[in-house]
Amino acid sequence: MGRRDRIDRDILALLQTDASLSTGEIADRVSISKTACWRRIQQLDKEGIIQKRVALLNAAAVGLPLTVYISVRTNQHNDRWAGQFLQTVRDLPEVLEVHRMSGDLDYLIKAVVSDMPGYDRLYKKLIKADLSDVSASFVMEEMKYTTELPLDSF
Amino acid sequence: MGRRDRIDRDILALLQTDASLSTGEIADRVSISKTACWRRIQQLDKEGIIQKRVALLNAAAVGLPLTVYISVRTNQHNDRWAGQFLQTVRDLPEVLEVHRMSGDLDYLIKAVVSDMPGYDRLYKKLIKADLSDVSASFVMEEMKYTTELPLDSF
DNA sequence: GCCCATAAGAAATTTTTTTCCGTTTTTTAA
DNA sequence: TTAAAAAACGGAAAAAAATTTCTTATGGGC
Repeated sequence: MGRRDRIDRDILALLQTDASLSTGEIADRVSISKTACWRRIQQLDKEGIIQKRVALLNAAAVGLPLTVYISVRTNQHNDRWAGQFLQTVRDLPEVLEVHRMSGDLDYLIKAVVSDMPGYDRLYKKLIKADLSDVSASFVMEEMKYTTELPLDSF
Repeated sequence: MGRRDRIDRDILALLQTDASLSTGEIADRVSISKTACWRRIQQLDKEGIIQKRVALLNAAAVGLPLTVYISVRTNQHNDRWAGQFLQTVRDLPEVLEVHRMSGDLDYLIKAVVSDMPGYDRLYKKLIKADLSDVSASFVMEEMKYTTELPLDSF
């Protein structure tokens, strides 16, 4: 089934950069036939190695020029509270990522907002979930952003 | 040119969730003709509102199950150092994001690695760039991850 | 009402995706 | 090492989708 050879790696590398490439285009670049290439991509989809194909939008162009990281600490460590918190952040569309962390902070949240009043509205929605310590750091400059994973270990 | 109406917003919302949808499929869902839909998507591409279409891979499945956030502080605040640092992180494929931050830390880096030895290898590469303070927090659990931006302000 | 500009839809064309089928390569086990 | 089985390949053809072109509608200003 899963071969995990150089060709699959090259296909994934290409799709990570540009998911709008046609099968024929990819086939040419990895030097196999269109059909073989199509079958490999199908397989990678089926196995869940390719999770999804998405369009990445320009955040500033859609009115969300401000990115903020929110560190969260809590003293509530029970399941009930955790479930509530999870539900809250999942339902907030401006919250893009939530990670439970090791170390001194409990959760790290990434969110996008239009401006400071926009952050304040988000903040108010968040603190309803009973957080003991919330501190925001704003992104001044996005120096690198990619969704491409390195495929050396693949 | 740029209309920014409900239909464009709906098209973008769909493409953010699934960029493999055919133009016809999208056209049906937003209740316009295939051609009109195609032209709108072209325009959104041309305007750069759609930045790119990418395949998102399963990090664990490609051998990168560990995500780490690295906080960086420096006392070097000159252009020469900054350029060097930028070059370093851009060239490291395991570094997915680098943000210059407000507040007490200077930079926040997101990276993916295979395991702790993998992190250590990255750490060693990073400290070569003369950073005064590097501290890592590891992601225990990814509670939410999406690239979908909310389109209310659009 | 008429003309122009703009946007929509229909149809034609081109490209891509998918299926079919015989062949080649790789793997497994004797 | 070799033969059988399994997996992967490549080319051609069919089906579907994307793209272009052409025509028709729609709305605003005069």
